[in-house]
Parts: sequence; C-alpha cells; structure tokens
Amino acid sequence: MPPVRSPAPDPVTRAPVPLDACALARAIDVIGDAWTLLILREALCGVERFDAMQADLGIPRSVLAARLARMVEQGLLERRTYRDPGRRGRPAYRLTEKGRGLVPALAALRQWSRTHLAHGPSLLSLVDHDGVCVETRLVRADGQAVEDLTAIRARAGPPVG
Amino acid sequence: MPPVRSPAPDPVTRAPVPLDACALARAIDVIGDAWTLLILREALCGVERFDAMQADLGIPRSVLAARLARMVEQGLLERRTYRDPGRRGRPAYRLTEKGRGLVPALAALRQWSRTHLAHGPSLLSLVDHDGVCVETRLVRADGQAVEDLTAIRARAGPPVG
DNA sequence: CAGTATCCCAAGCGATACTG
DNA sequence: CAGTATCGCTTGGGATACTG
Repeated sequence: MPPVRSPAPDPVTRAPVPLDACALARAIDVIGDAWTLLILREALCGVERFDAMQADLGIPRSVLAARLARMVEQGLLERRTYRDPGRRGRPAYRLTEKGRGLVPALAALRQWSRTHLAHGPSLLSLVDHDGVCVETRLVRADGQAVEDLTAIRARAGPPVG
Repeated sequence: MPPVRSPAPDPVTRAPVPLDACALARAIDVIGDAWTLLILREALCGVERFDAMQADLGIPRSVLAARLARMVEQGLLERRTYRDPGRRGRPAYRLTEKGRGLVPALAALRQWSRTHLAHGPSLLSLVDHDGVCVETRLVRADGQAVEDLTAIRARAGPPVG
C-alpha cells in the first residue's frame, strides 16, 4: 500500500491525475487494505470487542491492535469504554458517522460480488432498520439513472455538469 | 490480505458470519489491495499501457506486472494486442464488463472521500458519456431512499425483504 | 515499450506467552 | 477480556538493472 503522493521526482510530462489530488486515491489510502474493510464489516455486524473480531477474522492479535488504533485515529471507529452494571469496564469499538459513511461503498461492493463473483449465496445482508435490504444505484447529477456503465469515464477536472 | 476462508479449525460457538460465505468478504479478497484499486482508476481514465500506468502510479514494475496478470486472470481487465497501422503490436489493458461493474463502488468511495476526507478538491470525476457527473444513491429494496445511515446494519442471512 | 531478474528490506503472519 | 511482547518465517514491496 503506497502512501498517497505524487510518484515522481520530476514533475514533467505525465501523471494526468496525480495521486495526491484525487479523492478516490485518498479513499484508497484509507481503506485499500483487506483487514480494514473486514474490520468495518465486523463493526457493521455489531461486533465491537477485540477478542470477538480476532476470532471471527482469524487475524493476528498484533495486527488487529494496530489496525484498530489506526482506524480510531482516522475517525472510522471510536473506542468507548462500555461498562456493564457492576462489571469491569471494557473497550468497545463503534462505527463513527465517518465510518458509516462507507456503507454505500460496501453495499456496492457486495452487489458487485453477487453479480460478478457469485460463489454461492451471501450469508450477510445490509438492511435498514426494519430489515429491508439496501442497495446502491448509480445516477447522474441531473437525476437520471445510469443505464450503461460502459459510458462511464474518469475525467480530469473537478465535477462540473 | 488474508485468503477468504473460515478462520477457525473448530466450527463451534463463534463467527456469526464466516468469511467464505460472505459476498462482501469475497469482493474484498479481489479488490482489498491498494494497487488493484489504483490500477482500476488508471483503466477508468483510459490509461491502458504498462509504462503509462507505471509512471502514473510510481509502482514497481514487477509489482505492476503481477497485479495486471492477476487482474486479467480475475477478469477485471482484458489484455488485447493493439496494433497501430504499420507499427509493432503493443499490449493494451482494457476494463472488462466485470471490471466496469466496480464503477459504483469507486463512485461511492470517491463521494465518501469528498465528504469525509476533503483534503482539497478532487481533480478526477466520474462522468457519463456526455460529461455529466455520476454518483451513487443508497436505496431500499422497496425503492425508498435511505435517509439515515445510522439505521443500516449487516445481518446474517440471505437477502429477504 | 513491456516486461524479467535480482536483491534487500519492511511488514505481515502464526504461535505462544505474559500482564492488568 | 484486551491487549503487549517476542520470535522465526514467509511474503510482498521498492529500487535498479537488464532483455526482446
């Protein structure tokens, strides 16, 4: 995972879209890592304890500790101390609003997986408060639904139309 | 990046959502890697040559070669030999339909970056054929727009409502 | 151009153990 | 339960150079 910065010492003749000026690249810098995404999944499932995550994911404890720390630092998770009445306080990792903001991306990934990977059924769904599944739609800024992905391009320059 | 499989030897008492039965986890297995996503970005920008990607991303050549091979194998890219009239044929990497299917996920990531990271302006936009920006919307299966991300949960079990 | 080949180093992993 | 500590091993990344 490369840190986000322009790659070259010489600034000339290339990189139509330098990495450090690209929103997508900056997002990738945060979540472009398998464990981070999987931890997000855990949090979305309501798993908020260190040992539970460690057991679910089979991740080395040291790595989990490091990832959680980074995610807290980045503001994706918040670490609060949860205290059952009469019990010792225990840390709990909860999604922040910023972390929840990634739900659409996760939903889109899940949909893609189901249509293009399809190794059997998914045992995990993203649902609204009343249990209804949610999914993403791609729409144009003018409100029209996008019907043909083939037409989509990335273009240099800030959002216009 | 862990291979997608259930973590534990013993199947008892835990892992409410085993990794190998989760569509999201399978997607993460494919794109849970910074370089892969960045290469996808390049492809979306229309960059299709080895050296151009290498220069844009500052990725080691060996790593790029390996990633491209894997992405072709996974069906995200296709390698076609492009021949200018009278010139030597050169390989070109193009997005497949499967690869394009990730556009909504990339769009969602980009939006998240702009609202929650916001280190300055984005120099890259995803646009439709006529230059209009596209974005993702989160909607319920019954068609209603999702207004409150806080209510979204991951739930075990296949999609129902 | 489009890659291989090489070499080195940092990071990840797995196991296990120890502390508060 | 929630970590930190240690350790050996393996993988992958980064830099550079070489080849068709």
